[in-house]
Amino acid sequence: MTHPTTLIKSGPSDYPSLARIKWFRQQLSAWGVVNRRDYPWRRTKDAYHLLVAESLLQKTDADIVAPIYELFLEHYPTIQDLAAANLDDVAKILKPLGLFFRAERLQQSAEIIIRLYDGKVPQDQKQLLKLPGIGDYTARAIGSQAFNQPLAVLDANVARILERFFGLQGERVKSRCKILWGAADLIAPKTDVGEWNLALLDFGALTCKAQSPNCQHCPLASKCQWNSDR
DNA sequence: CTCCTGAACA
DNA sequence: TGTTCCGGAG
Repeated sequence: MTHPTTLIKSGPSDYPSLARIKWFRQQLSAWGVVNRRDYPWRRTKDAYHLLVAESLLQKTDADIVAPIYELFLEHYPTIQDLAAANLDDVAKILKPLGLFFRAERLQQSAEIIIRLYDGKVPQDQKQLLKLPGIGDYTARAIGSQAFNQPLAVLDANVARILERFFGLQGERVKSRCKILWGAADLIAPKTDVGEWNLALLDFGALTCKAQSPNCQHCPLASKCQWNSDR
């Protein structure tokens, strides 16, 4: 494992200490216990259901996904149902979400999982990543939520939180993603990473929002790089 | 107008 | 690495 200071740096001699990382972790873990949101896909460990949820959630508001997710599973409760479905019908259900191609990729993934993995969503990251429509974020989300694997996720929310708190805005676009993925892995606790991922997601959606962050009621405000710059 | 639990393509 | 997919809420 690379040393933390090579993964996170906001300036020539401005490294976040392990104490700062630990504080960040404790603040957000505590925040998550109280403020974590409730969604239907958070009440299941069914890997197929989570595959559906994480696919629909790509670049889409969770509140808009929720009713569509339940409608989807009413029509296709098992992965066999999805594989056998008519593509136009699947697309019709996903209509309000946009990004229509997800219907075809989701159904193709169902077919592949049935053919290669006996209808069971694979636990191996490399196998997940081969499925159409499943990239770094979704594969890790499924691993951490369905299989309790210690895999941190990086999405728009997590990236924004890390950029603001640790002051990573100045990095180049190219290396920024790599740095942020490394940071996400580094910051995550060793246990209960699934819960940790949800805490960060919700914190980004509810408090550290993109447009109007609620810095007044933010548990990180006292040590936040971004807050102190404003 | 931007943003939302991104991924695949050239 | 930059673009494109694409709907709804604010």
